[in-house]
Amino acid sequence: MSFNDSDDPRSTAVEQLEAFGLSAYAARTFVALTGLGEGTAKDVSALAEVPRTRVYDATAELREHGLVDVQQSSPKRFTAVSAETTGRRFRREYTRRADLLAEALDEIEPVTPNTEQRGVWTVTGREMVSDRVVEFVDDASEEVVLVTLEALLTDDVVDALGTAADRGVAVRVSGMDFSAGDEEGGRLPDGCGFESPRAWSGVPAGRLLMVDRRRTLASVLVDGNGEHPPSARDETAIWGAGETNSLVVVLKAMFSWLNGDLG
Amino acid sequence: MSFNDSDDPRSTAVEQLEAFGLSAYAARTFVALTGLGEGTAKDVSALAEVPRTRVYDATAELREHGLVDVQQSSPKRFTAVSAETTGRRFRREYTRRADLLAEALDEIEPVTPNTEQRGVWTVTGREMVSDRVVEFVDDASEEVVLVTLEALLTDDVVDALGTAADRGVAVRVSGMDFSAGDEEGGRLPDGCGFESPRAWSGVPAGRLLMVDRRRTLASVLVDGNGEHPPSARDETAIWGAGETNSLVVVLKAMFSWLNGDLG
DNA sequence: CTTATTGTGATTATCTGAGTGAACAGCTGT
DNA sequence: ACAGCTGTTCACTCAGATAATCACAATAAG
Repeated sequence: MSFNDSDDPRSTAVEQLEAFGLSAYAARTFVALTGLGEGTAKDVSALAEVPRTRVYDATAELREHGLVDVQQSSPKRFTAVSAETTGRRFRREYTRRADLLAEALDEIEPVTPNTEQRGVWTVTGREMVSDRVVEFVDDASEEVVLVTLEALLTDDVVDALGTAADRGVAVRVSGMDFSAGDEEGGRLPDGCGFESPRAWSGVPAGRLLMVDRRRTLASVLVDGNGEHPPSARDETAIWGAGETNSLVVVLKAMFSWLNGDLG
Repeated sequence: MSFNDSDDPRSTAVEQLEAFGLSAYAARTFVALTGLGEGTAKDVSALAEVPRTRVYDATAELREHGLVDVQQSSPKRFTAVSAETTGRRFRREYTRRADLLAEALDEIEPVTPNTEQRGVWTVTGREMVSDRVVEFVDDASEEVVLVTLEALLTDDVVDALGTAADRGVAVRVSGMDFSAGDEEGGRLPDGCGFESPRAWSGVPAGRLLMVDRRRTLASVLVDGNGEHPPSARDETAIWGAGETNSLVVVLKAMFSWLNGDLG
């Protein structure tokens, strides 16, 4: 009868609504009302397979979120707001939450004057690695050296490099697999030096990053086998911080050897 | 010892993290790690009041979200990403969710050619009412007439009025309490006719909206007594759609009487 | 080698929410 | 007015998830 398949719009809608904190009944009720446009508890119960007697709770919950309007008649009639309004509501609410969270965490964060660290940290997942790259580049005060595959140079990273360059940081980017070697210069913001691939051909594909010679990151792409999310779990990185950190020392040496002028 | 008060940054952070779908342990673990910068399971357990043996699960959960990095040593050491990165991650994830949701709902939405409706719908909450106003104005094809308190003319509403005017809709806005009567002209986008308050002085304060003479909304501000959220639950609106809808008929008449030229 | 500490897994307790049914109120048609 | 029906609310059970505790294996330090 009704597909519970993955790409069914109703399933995805329910899934996302539940992610936004709604109960299962409320989510199913809402998609049913969206399909009906307007209906009674009975209608909803039939279409959403929600017990009729709980439709009232579900609609009350939805009303609190401003997603459903009620007609005070007998039988009560319910209607769902438009798709655009729903999207706008949740977008607004959750960006506000994210701002609140970042603000609160900022107050908690201790003053960490680039602590010297002994060990090496690990990250997995392409997005997660990109986040670390952005975070470290945002912290840069003097110098950024980045060697990366073209495919990993996402907008986030490019933006971070741009703002770093704007505040006077010496930014140098080099590609591992840029075919022409210079066509990528256009994607980089002003102030970012770009260098054609030199000796990087033999280096395992991924990224290499060095920030202020005190913080380094190295990543490789791996086959996404054996991981549940079919994609995006396909990059593994290690990073370290501090002048004497072993990874920092090694990567500093690598950059020096392969790119003589970095001393 | 530790405040569980409302405006404690740690409490708000935990609260928001849980809203983003993290378990209580994961949320507390994350704020503890943010405060520590770096620490072992023991450290976290002491500070976050999470059983030590559960810190490993909590950090695993956080790692899946890309919020924590792990040092593969014994004892394992954990570190939390920066506040900015955290905010960015969740902002991105949940705006994507909102987009997905809106898209899925859009596919479900039936072709509702401005159905004729008999009843009158109710909405409460200032934001919710604003959402309806925006929704209806976005639907306008010919004419929008809005009478509103100045305080209720939020950016959302102004934007909606602007885009409506841009696509050729005749937009007319009038104020109930604008002191000078014309100083608000600047806030309104081009193409929106603004009229000084005329006979609106006696009308209960709130908003009146008429779209294409087929859909109307009326709201009043009420004291937020007896409602749990101390504010924002302070506006109550009713709306209706359809040429013969009683509320539409009444408000059409009101607009005509009070503003002769709308016949 | 011994001991304290760390990591992993299994186990139990608690709680929220899904699902069900009974009781009450209100409308409708005779 | 009455009876039957529909609509609404409330109270209860059950299941799944999460929190919390414990027992044991692995590791590091002395």
